[in-house]
Amino acid sequence: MKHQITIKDIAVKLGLSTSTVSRALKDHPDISPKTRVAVKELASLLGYRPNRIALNLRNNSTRTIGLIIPEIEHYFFSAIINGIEEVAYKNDYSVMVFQSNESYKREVINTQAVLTNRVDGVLVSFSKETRDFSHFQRLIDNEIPVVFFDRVTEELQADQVVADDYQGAFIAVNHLIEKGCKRIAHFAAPQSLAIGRSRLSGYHDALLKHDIAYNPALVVLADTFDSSKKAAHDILRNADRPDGFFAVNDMSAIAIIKAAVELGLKVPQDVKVVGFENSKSSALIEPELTSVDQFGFELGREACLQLLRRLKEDEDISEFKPVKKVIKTKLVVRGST
Amino acid sequence: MKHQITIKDIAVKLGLSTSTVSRALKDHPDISPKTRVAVKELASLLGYRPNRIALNLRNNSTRTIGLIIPEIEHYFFSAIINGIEEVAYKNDYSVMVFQSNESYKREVINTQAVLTNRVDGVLVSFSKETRDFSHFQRLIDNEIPVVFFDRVTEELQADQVVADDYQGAFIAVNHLIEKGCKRIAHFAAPQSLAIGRSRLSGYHDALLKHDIAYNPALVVLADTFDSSKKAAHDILRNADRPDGFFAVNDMSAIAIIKAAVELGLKVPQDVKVVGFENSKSSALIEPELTSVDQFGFELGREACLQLLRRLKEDEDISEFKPVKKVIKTKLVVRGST
DNA sequence: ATGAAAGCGCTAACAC
DNA sequence: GTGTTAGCGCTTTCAT
Repeated sequence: MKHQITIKDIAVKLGLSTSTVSRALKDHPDISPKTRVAVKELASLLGYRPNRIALNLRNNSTRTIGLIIPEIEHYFFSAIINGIEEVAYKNDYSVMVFQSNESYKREVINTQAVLTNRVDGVLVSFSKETRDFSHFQRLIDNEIPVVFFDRVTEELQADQVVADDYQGAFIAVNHLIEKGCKRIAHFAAPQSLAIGRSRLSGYHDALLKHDIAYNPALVVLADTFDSSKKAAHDILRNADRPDGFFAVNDMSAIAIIKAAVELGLKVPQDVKVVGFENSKSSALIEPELTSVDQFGFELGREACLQLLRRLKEDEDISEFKPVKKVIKTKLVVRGST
Repeated sequence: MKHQITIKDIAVKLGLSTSTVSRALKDHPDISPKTRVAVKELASLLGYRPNRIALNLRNNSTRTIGLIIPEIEHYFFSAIINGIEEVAYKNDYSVMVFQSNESYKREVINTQAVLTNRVDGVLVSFSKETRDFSHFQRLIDNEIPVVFFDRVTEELQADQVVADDYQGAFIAVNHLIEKGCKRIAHFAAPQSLAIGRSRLSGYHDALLKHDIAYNPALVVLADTFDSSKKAAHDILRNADRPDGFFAVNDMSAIAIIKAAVELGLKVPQDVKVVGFENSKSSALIEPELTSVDQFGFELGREACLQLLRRLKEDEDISEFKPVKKVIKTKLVVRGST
């Protein structure tokens, strides 16, 4: 990098001290209008930009937020990043992105990286593999504010921002029942994830409400396209095949539709399908997918706002009360039901 | 943030000077084994982590890469980020992400932000609006290495990493012709973008090769889902409707398929469609979309590798020779052709 | 083999 | 109204 103009350069050229220049630049009342103007003019003439690194060192703050996320290449997460970046941008924060790639090991390294980079706070959605949360506890021990979103845990004293997974699942399954489904399958996420548990629970309770017996055989662990396609093929070949599916995410739901079509079944006539996410893809397929919108952008926004709130606080950990923000979901009805 | 252990803490506890501790920590040969061990043990006991900010200030380097990108919420770009982050991670760099949201104004602010954050280098794909490149020139003037990817310009002396858009377009249109299409439309990106021009050019030359006259009426500016859906409806209602479409991206291609189906046309029997991107969505729709894979992950990798190469160089601008790396594309044939 | 001191760029308490 | 000085955490000459 080229020599960057410093406050000293300006001071020397104007025969002033660096402190005067510093003060002039930030409109300190003591400074005479003359010098203030002179300093500012020369500064803009030379293209002076304050050295953020020096400020970082002095203020022990980087105005940077660390983001630890499973994978960017997933519509839901990229929507979240979008929301985060939007809020960060408006508040003059920058965002450093670290992917865990759904790997626990990599995630641990990510937490070290955010520490090394001295970010002011961290936003986290952890990997599917993660069972142990001590690496996040380490951040908290260092008094770095951490806000979890989407993939959260009660094991840590930390803020959470989540979609209303239970409610979303409930309205999705309720919708299937109202559309006439009697035998509804659920393709679920791992039960180690709270979203997996909440969505299963919503599914369960919606059945209950309509006096439909909960049948464990209709609940399958399948949250990726490939695993869901395979599982759907298997389950749809049975004589007593389901007439409705509630999938834990859109990729899984789309796989179910594909499998049904391949088996000569008609959607929604023979089989109805509801997804969760309301991704871009849901409006592209045929029939279009009914899906629960979990407002990723909004979720990202809220998570970031909560983090910024923490950063503003005088942090007295002793009386730290975790906040849990729940974003309502909404069913978007399309052709698949 | 809690008080972070510093080199001074260790020095005091051990009755040493900070310089000795510093040297011990980095295995300086002068240091006696005894002190080296003592220092290292205490360091790990206290959980010492070097303060990156202090190092940044001293070394005038942040081991951080700035990424300026139109929008994260787009499969192609998120694949690129993935590739970038992968390379950065392996080389112990962090990535700061700045979205332009396809806005020129925001992009200018983004360039200021990367300057302020003193990133070591910048990766850029500029917005559709961008006509003036002086904000990037400012980065270059500051001797900050800049590598452009996907959306590039010849107006600046800077490295470029692009997909082989011309070749991709050529093989796509060639494929349509070989499949029997006589009247092929092209849904194009703005001609202000090099990708818009190159893909049009590939389309043009493929027609030429097969002695098909180039017909400007068949070239439409439409690179989003909505605009393409509308344009496809219009053009497909004509008596002399096209029997083949080459779309500048997958969203546009999928919109064409949707429009065709809505008009009662069969894909691929009546109309064949090829997209460009090979996004996840292309394999989800029915019929599945034939598309040109532009290897976003690879492109991100290469762009980041090129930037790291520049960062390692002794930068003598006087003899700077821009490098242009072209990533070959590949046609992925599916049901839509 | 270790320490003292200077410096990276900036700010702020303390002079005058 | 402006200058001096110290300090943020670390490294690196230059002493000893």
